[in-house]
Amino acid sequence: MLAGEYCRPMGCKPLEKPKRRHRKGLWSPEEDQRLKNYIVQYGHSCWSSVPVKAGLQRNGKSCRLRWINYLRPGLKHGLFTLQEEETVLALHRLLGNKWSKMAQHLPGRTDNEIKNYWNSYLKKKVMKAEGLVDQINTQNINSAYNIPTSEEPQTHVRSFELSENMERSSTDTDQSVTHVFNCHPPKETFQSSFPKLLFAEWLSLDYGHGPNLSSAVPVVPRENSDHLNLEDAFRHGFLHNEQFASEFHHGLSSGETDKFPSQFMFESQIPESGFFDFVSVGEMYTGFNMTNDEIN
DNA sequence: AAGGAACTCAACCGCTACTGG
DNA sequence: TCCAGTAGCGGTTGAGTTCCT
Repeated sequence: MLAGEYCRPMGCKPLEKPKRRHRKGLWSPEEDQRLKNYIVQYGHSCWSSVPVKAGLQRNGKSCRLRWINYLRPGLKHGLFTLQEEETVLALHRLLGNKWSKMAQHLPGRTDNEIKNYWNSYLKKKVMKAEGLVDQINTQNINSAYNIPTSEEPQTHVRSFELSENMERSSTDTDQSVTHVFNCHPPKETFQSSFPKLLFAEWLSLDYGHGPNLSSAVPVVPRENSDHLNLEDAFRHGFLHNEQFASEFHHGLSSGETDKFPSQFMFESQIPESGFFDFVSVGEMYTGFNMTNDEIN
């Protein structure tokens, strides 16, 4: 569907007039807030009607993208941790350019973010590593990913070894990925450098829907790997919030996860998939607590 | 300090898969 | 079965930023 086209969505009343002019380009804080407010309050059963109802001069597709990539609760903005980087490399080796599949295994990261990260950084790193392989002409090296560069510590090797295990252990790609990353201990996660302060981050500073880690927790350079990282910081805070923790676990054990709109959950965070990320779920939970109250 | 190159990343575009009538 | 419409995916673009000379 192209911008400005008129459509009658499934089960939706036609709300957009034909040839309506849609705004393009970067989103303003006001637009973000309008979209955020609308979806938090009413959800997005039909994206094409969202911009009209929310009073936005955007098309539904643009709204959807903005929500998914930027405004959705539980997103981690900022630089990838070392563990995430390892995960992306391993997944890319396994899945290729299946960014959305990869995103399912990296809670809080969007396909777009992973794609950008790959294209702008990891691809070059891998190519560089492959060049190194050619250079040293080592037969024992099965994968170029296994070559640590001078600036990266040896810990990078781990997941690539894991990824090889994946290939051996299962023919079902998704299953093996899930299995492997369930086993992957989320301990040694390091931030690579200070994150930029992004649009929605300073926006969230203003509105403060739940714990916004990106803005609240200082992130340290990779060199200072002994510092608390973002996830650890959250876990620390999360696990020490007894009321929240008990509510959260009660919610899970009593099957109340369906109280959260499905659009607020990542597939990989649904308990039956076996992969849970406390940061994302926690953020979503607290973020949505507020919205449930508003709706009810 | 300047300006050009390189890089980053949000957003757009085009396509496919899917759904309901 | 076909058609219209939506959701979602992956590739690409381009404005803004950073780096380098």
